[in-house]
Amino acid sequence: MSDPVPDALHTLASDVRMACQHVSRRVRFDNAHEVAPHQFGVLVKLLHSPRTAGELAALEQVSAPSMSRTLNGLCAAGLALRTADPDDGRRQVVTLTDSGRSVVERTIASRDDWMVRRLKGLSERELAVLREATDLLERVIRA
Amino acid sequence: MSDPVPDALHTLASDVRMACQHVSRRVRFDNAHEVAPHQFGVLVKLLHSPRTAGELAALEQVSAPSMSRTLNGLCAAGLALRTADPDDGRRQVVTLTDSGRSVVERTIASRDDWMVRRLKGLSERELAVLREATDLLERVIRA
DNA sequence: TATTGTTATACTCTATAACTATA
DNA sequence: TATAGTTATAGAGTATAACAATA
Repeated sequence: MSDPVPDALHTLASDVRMACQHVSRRVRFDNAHEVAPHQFGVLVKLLHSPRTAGELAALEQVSAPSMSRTLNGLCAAGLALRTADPDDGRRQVVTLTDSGRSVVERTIASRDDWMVRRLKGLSERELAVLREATDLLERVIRA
Repeated sequence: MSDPVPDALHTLASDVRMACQHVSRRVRFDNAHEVAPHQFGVLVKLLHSPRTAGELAALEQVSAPSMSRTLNGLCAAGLALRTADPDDGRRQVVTLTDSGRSVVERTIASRDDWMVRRLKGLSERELAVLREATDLLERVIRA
């Protein structure tokens, strides 16, 4: 039999989870929607390095045909670019255009500004609490 | 001209936002998917009180026809029930079946358990930090 | 006439299966 | 023969427009 979970821990877990989900939803709903969510996910993956279509499908956990169509849309919109892989003719390397990079950066900036506005009135001590809590959360979800 | 945002505040805002989004995504991806997200959203809205189709469409921010189809699915699956409104023949009141309530409760329990497991190793002081940070977040996103 | 909800139709994202091109 | 990616087709979500029933 497993240890009983103290009520306080269970309540905290539930509250932490819900607070994160509330923040997450507000961030997504209140900010720039220049592209659809599945498209934005791909653009973010391309931010730091080009990827093949297959890598993107795996990263986004969608099928190859689905990624193929998403890339059609992004390329048609001028946000991404497909180029032949010189080493392997079967592969296509996908890169971000300046316009695509701009969409990602604008969206991230919009989301961060949203949060900055919400943290502005807090005291130094409260900000320190959030700083530590943020680090704790990132640590425990990696475990 | 607006005040410049101190670097530390901007960094914290970005980190808080991302931590919440990471937690939120893990909660959604790692746990029970008995019904699709848009269906779960409706079931949750019905948890505490019945709603009309129009209310649900407004709450979920989808069109009336879209909600109509979602309700078709939930009713066909035995998770929700459409009943005539005695006061207004145009309206249909949607309620949760026992099975629908069970789906919601199981999913919530699964998500909370996931978070409990992640908080278990933390010290009393760390838990207190999370407690305060959670309350702070809920407060600022309501502002 | 206004409101609630469904049906008609179309578009997009999802998938699996079949196909092409390359290794 | 195996792999990378696209095309073919189907299923389910979204929407707007048109319709039925009721207020």
